[in-house]
Amino acid sequence: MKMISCHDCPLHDCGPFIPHSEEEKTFLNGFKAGEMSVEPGTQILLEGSNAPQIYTVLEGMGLREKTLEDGRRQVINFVLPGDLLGLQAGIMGEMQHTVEAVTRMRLCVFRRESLWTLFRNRPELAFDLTWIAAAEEHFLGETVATLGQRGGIERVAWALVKIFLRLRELEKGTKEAVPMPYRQQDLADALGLSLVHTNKTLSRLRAKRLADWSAGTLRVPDVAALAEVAMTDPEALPRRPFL
Amino acid sequence: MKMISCHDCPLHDCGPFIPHSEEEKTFLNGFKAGEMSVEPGTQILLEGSNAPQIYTVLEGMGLREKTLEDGRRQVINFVLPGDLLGLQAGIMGEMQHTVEAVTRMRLCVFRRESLWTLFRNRPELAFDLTWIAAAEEHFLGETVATLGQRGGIERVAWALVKIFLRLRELEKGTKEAVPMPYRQQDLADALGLSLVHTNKTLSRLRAKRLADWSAGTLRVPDVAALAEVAMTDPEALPRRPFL
DNA sequence: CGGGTTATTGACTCGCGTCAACGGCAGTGG
DNA sequence: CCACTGCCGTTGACGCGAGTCAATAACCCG
Repeated sequence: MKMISCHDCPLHDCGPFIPHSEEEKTFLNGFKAGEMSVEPGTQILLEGSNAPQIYTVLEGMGLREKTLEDGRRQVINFVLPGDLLGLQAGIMGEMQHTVEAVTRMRLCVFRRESLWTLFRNRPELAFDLTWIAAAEEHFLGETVATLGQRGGIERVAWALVKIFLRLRELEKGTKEAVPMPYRQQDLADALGLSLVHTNKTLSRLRAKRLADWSAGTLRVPDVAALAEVAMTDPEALPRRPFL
Repeated sequence: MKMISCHDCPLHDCGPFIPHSEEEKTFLNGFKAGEMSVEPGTQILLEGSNAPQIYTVLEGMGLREKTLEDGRRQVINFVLPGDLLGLQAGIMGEMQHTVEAVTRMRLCVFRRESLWTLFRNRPELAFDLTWIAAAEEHFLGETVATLGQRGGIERVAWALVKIFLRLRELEKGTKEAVPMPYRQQDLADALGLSLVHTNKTLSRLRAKRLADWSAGTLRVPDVAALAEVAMTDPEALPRRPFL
């Protein structure tokens, strides 16, 4: 497994991401400390730890999660290619959640101290970094509203819309089926619902032909219809910076 | 009401905030576009709007909130002195939530374009800005875990611990009573509980002598005991940058 | 073939939402 | 000075959505 250059980064020609200039690519390449591949189930970052690296996901999927003292688990977000991991530790000094691989993943590794160089020499990239943090904040705000205000079907529909749109744009397509290798338990823990109830709710959506998630594939024939159940607008995701 | 200089900013000698250097103060002062006072009930920033300003809270309290299509309201966070408002719009171009004043508030106003100057000329301040965004992300992550995993009493206890600690440090004291001018409905909407249930839960905590919130005052005789009910550590808030 | 993980389904329970009524308190106007 | 009104907190009765328990498939892997 040889390390690819940032000039050939697979994320560049990939759907939603704003490409870097040649100059930026060169800078980032000097920034890159290496690459890492992990097996399913690996903990990439640990809650409470002070990781010396930050990562960008090149391939594969994972989860951000927090665990309460008594073992209950909350899934904070689904991790997909293009996501930045470890920014909190990089900025604040300590991770506040764990990141775990669900499929095999390939990660781009940066050293944490390089952040300072970035802030000092590349204001546009520093701005992008803040953009990413603000976007995450936005998403978590929506999540809070969902867990606080929406009922069971609405929650499941909301989550499926969100992740379907993210997955679809990564596939550069407008297909109605995308790979979705998570377990129902993961979705349940993301939505604050029990596994059983999540399962039954998924059945209901399937019966209504609004969404069919089975055998690792998520099929949504009509996003708008599903979004309506979720009481949300299926807002197109803005193009976004990365790395 | 004359405008005070950043050199005399009331937040500087105030508990949790990391003071700026003289140089930074001078820079920030050139940054400052003015001051604003608002009455209770005023909407300072509107969801979906593209506000040309960002603000730092000097005095008073407010709420961040999101409203679903059918009118349900989710309180995202309680806004206290030192909080930065409008960063999302400043970075991403559009507010994702509304900010409303609950008491009379005094705000420090910055122009949004100045952000670029800041990123270009003041990397430490840019870093602070990202720090603030990351901290907000951290808090929202905890909130998600609370709404997703904790039951009624736990939620209320958690929220009271959080806000009590924030309020107390602003009072520079270790007193057991702090002002808390919100309504029970606000707390209910923050926790995704009904008003009635929130009220009854508050009664239970009062009966157990763990927390007494009445007449606009929150009294917590033993933070650790309350935190235990909340299933959380009463982590001391880190000192933090502002502006 | 056996053991482990995940999905599915039914029966029962309970936390929390909803409805509704009442009391305290402040503001307002006659 | 006192009705009148509106907002907020408080309390009880009742019902539903979602959690819990439990049993059965379906599937994968060694």
